[in-house]
Order: sequence, then structure tokens, then C-alpha cells
Amino acid sequence: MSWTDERVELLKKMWGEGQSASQIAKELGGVTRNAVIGKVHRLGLSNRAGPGAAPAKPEPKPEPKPKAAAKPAEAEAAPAPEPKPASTPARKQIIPAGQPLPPQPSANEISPEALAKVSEVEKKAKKLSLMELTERTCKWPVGDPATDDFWFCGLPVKAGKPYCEAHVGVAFQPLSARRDRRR
DNA sequence: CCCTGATTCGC
DNA sequence: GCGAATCAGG
Repeated sequence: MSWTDERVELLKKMWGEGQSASQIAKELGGVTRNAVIGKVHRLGLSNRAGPGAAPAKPEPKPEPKPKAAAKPAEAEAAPAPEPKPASTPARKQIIPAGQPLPPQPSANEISPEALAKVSEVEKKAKKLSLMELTERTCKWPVGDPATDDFWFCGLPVKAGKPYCEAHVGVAFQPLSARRDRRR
């Protein structure tokens, strides 16, 4: 297989959509993810940032002596940058039965970014049925189980987590921002 | 262990 | 230019 114009375009398209190299490779067929990555680099779009947008990070400083990052504890910082009201889509997510699927963002204050990412990811979701889930498919439930508008994300999970990157973000939101729970 | 992209280097 | 091997990370 060679990099025909069409294949390159598909590559660009998918890469632009944030698809992983392995997925792109699978889609193209006849190539490995390495080939895809290699091509991506040669095309100069290693960074998923469009041209002109990213000021990049020119770090030609021969004297690297910035600062050591100190972490007080764990949990990534979750600042609430945009006071975005964000409509409250009363999404009713009923979890099946005694399944340890703890989501349910509502209560906690999830960063708008995370939610946005989830919404975005739900478009790409594989929409798997319960039985199609595997050890490495995102088990985030979407929709109402009582209707046929119910499915699981199904995107590849990250590490040992039960969800994909995006859903991990909202599922395991470090409850640090609002921990003052005097009781 | 599964995955991700990044880089190298012989072809 | 290509991509397998390798590296570095989650």
C-alpha cells in the first residue's frame, strides 16, 4: 500500500478529528499505526493544532533552568475558568441494576471543559450494547436504558480505567475543589 | 497489560 | 519517503 492522495486525505481528516493513529491505520488498512504516525510527522501535522493558531512553544533556550513543579498532593487542578452557565440539560441517566457505574455528573461541579469534551466524544462513541463491551471499551452509559436510545460509549479506554479519557475526566473528578464538607 | 504519540534509522 | 523498531509515557 502506498500513500495515495485519497489515503492521505483520509489520514488528514481522521487525524484532524482526533482519531488515534491506530484507528486511522485500521481504517486505511494495509498500514500500521507506526506508518500512520510516520506519515503524520512527514506531513508536518504532528501537532493537532492548525497552522497559525498555535504560537507553538519555541524553547531554544540552551539554559534550561525553569522551575520544579511542586505538587502538594494529587489530583489535577480543576480551575473553573469560564463562568459558563451552560444550560442544564436534565439528562436522566438511569443506571441499570446494581452495576457500579457511578457517573451522574450533575451533583458535582464538573469543569465545563470536561463536559464539553464528553458531549463531543459522544458523537464519536461506538454506541455499543451492553454485551459488546469488553475489558477495554468505555463503559460510560448514555441515554435512557428504558428506551432504545441507550448505549455505551465504547471508545477505547485509557489505562486500566473503565472509561475512555473523556469520561474518566468526569467520572473520577477529583473532589478537591469542593471538599469543604464540614460534617 | 493495554494503549498513546515521538523518534530513530536502515531501507 | 517510508515504516519497523524503539522509546517514553498514561
